[in-house]
Amino acid sequence: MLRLSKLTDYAVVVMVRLAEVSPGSNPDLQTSPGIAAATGVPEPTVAKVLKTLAATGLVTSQRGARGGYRLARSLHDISVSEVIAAVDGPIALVACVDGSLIECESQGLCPVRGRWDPVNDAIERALSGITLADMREAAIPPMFRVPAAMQAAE
Amino acid sequence: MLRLSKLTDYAVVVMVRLAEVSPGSNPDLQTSPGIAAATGVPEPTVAKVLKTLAATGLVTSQRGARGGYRLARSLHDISVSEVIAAVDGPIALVACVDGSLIECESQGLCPVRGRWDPVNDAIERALSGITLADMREAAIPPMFRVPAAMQAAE
DNA sequence: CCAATCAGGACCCATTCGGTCCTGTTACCT
DNA sequence: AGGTAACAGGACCGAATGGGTCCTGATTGG
Repeated sequence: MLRLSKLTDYAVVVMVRLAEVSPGSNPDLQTSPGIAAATGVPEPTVAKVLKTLAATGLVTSQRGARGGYRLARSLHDISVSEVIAAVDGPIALVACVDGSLIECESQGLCPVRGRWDPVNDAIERALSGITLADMREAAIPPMFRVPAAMQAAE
Repeated sequence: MLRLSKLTDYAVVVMVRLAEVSPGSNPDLQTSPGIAAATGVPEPTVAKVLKTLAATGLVTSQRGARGGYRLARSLHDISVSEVIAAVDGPIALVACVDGSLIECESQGLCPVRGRWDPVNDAIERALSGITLADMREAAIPPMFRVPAAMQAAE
């Protein structure tokens, strides 16, 4: 596998959307229902993702009426590894990593003890080098970019 | 998350063990029960992992009595990405990768369409550069290296 | 004061994974 | 030649995890 969760995928979608401030709106705030309509992702799921992202500081929130979310930083300054860590927890490929020494039942004879560390580091390094801005640029022929209004009608 | 399965972990353990031919044994073949005893991994699980590895060609098998498994290549020539791909399937972080064009329900408006490709590539590259030999060297203070005989008694 | 919006849970269902077992098939050895 | 030891390749089940929904507060603007 090595597949990450759909939530992370959604997080990227939502954050890229957050970067596209809808023209004509006074503040750069966007609400959960609005983003849901624009991206096609179910509203409760969007709300869940945004709450998680807000908790980790990748987006900032404004409560109350006329509230909403905005990006804490530019897309260029947010790496994929940060998003993954925020949504899916720390990047650790196996349960038995250096941090969690506790409870490795076969203590004395576990032959992988810490061996995955270089792998984790390599992945962390690779992911840190890719920003959300890179992902926005990548692929997606313009023909697929549907205006928000049309998406909302879907 | 981004955590890979325990099976992959076991696969590494088993393959590293395969590289350590037990001294005094005529051939370099090792049986499932033997490896299970040496590593502490349950025997059925070892057998399952070895069958998978044999199916993908990372290890070769000798059937019949006095049969067993041996590494197809040296640890230095087997990358982590190969092991992961063998046990957990192809490395793809999201369902929506370039290969599987089929069934992306929100066809026209999916805004991530193919965006994860650079991320996948980066991870693939990072993992290809790490061999099982690297993982064997990494970490594991000698004090944790328990002789096979003692492990079998566990 | 009311309405809109975020905050932070609890909760349920589907899927997947880890793990075991069973039935062949092959090859060695007596 | 037959028995035995080992791999091959499934089916199968239980547990854990993740995806997704919903509900009840807290906060702020009108």
